[in-house]
Amino acid sequence: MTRATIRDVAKKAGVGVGTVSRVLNNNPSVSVETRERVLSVISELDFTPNPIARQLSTGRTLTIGVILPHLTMPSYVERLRGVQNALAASEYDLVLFSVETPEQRDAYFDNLSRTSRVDGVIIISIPPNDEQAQRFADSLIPTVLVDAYHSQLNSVVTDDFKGGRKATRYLIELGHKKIAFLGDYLETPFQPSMRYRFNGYKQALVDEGIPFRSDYHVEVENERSQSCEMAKRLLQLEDPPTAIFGGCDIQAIGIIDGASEVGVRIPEDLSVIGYDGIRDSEYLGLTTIQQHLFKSGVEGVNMLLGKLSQKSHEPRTKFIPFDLIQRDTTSPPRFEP
Amino acid sequence: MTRATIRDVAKKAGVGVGTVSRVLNNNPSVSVETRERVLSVISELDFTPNPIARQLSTGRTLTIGVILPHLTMPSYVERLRGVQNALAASEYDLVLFSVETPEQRDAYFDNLSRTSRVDGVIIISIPPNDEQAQRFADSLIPTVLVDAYHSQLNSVVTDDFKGGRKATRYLIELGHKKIAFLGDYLETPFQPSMRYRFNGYKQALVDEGIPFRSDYHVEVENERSQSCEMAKRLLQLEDPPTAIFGGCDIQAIGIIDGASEVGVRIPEDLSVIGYDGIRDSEYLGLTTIQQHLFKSGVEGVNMLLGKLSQKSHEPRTKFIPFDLIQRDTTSPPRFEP
DNA sequence: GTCACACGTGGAACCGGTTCCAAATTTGAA
DNA sequence: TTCAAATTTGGAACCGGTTCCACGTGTGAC
Repeated sequence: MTRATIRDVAKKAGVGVGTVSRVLNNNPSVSVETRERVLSVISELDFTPNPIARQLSTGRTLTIGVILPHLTMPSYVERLRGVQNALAASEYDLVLFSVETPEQRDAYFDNLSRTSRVDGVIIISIPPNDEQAQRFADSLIPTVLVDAYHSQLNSVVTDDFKGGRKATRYLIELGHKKIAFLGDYLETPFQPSMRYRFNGYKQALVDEGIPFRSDYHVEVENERSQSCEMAKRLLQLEDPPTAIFGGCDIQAIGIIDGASEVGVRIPEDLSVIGYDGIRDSEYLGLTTIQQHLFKSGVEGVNMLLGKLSQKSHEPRTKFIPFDLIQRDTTSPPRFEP
Repeated sequence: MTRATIRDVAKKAGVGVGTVSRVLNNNPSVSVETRERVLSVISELDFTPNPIARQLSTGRTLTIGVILPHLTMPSYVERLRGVQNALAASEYDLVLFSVETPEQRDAYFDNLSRTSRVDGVIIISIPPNDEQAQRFADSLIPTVLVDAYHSQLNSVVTDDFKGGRKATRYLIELGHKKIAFLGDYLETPFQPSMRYRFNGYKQALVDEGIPFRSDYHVEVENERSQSCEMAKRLLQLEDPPTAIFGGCDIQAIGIIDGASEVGVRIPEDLSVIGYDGIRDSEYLGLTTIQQHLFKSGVEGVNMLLGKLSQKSHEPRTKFIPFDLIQRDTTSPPRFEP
């Protein structure tokens, strides 16, 4: 049994297709009796309008494409949750594109900026290059970057440099001087935000006249067990740090693991601060820079929906403030003779 | 500047629209020279076919809808990752529907089974009721349940009853007799799998002639801190259990937290076993029932793609085997006088 | 009585592809 | 040379909605 179309409804109700369409779209210029007759035929035939046909004639897909890095990291998932949540309240569907490799990223960017399969795009934590950004800007498809920045495009960001500086300053203010940084590899085709955090860290040291020590800088995968291993190595240096800044919460949690494995007490012997404010950080009592991941997703959607409705084309940037959340993993260093 | 259409291409290349369409679809019955002429015009005009128009005329949306509970739990995310991964390798896009409330669930079910906005549906961890299942079965839209079961529909499941029994038996074999179960609330409009695990737990007790004690059964939210609190309460009973079966890994992790807070050593004083096999379980050395979450998503997609290509309509059920992974949180109980 | 205007309605044209039929051309066998 | 079959091609019809123009009818002002 094939599905009823608007013409079937029109014929059965003895009206024109235009009238049926008007009823479907709540167009007020239909008399009450006609509307009721049409509605009763609609329910009689169990008619549902075909969204594809509607999309073709209106030119809108009612779909937002979301591009983000693989779903393995809680911070991406948390941002996605925000996007999903905000989108669910709108009339738009969410099409998910998860990026595993640079090639895949380029393919998705290319595809979404050329074809009209989506009405708008949200890109989470993947900065486009100049050419890609330009193509999105030139296309008629509004685009918002979340946790990424490009001058040609709209974006929702936090200031990772300031965040990194603030975390480090906080440790310095507690009295620490031997502060290590354990974060992602700084050279990456994806997100440069770790670099900004690291730069903020270095700046804070410079501001306070503390020399940067390269043996206090460790690069690892964004992953708990590796962070644990490398943290242990840091703690076994001849002159170990009294505080470690974990580039993200996952890494900070790895540091805590490592400390406990080598018998270093937190916060008595070692202060640890993280970055992100994922769920587990709250639970574990981790001091961290809370960057409101969920909210960033919501704000990204809001910005996009704004662009979609009013078609203003100047790129905007929205900063989401971060907060330093003091919890149980930081304290002044022990006095050392 | 408006986008080029197939007619623009046809006119400029001096051919008919049918020919252009044939070139686009690699139809072999186009002469080499014509094909080349058309291709050069296509790249000259930077023409990209409109997917919506194609969808309307072919009747395929090249889109798979994925319905799943809110993205807060790692096990759902892990299954979604599997689905995403398998779908990325296909020609289908993934449209995400995240369910927060029973009303939303019903709305999505209704919507996706009536309209032809997707070619297929994957439902993760949300069992449809009979009416809903019937509607999916009657609709022409192939549907696969992952981690849920209904006789009318295809599904990819693990046997949670057996899993619960196996976990409990394992504890019994280690010598435990006082085994508690800490899991989700058993009455829920969503997934009943926790109930099956619990039933498996009870069955294993019965099999071994160990009476079920209701004070050893605790219901909590699927969440770490609450599990921690309730675990502490269990451990402070007059006659505390020597082993606790956590209904899911998150809960098991909460139990570990609780034990450490009240100074109960694991595994010396208390054995803990989880369920799911999420990433963190490996990292934390948690003994658990590994149910291959990622793989379940992949298998769900494979089953769906199979249905889409060959249109066989009998519902199938695929069992994903589970494995008991022995790690560091279980051991025989201490001898008690 | 005439005109202007609002209201409700029908239906052709359109969105941009695919598909299929018919026709033109080429090929090859008799 | 003739005719049938194969190859290539053009383009109308179609997918199922929306939109807009035109038309009939009714209302009220003058």
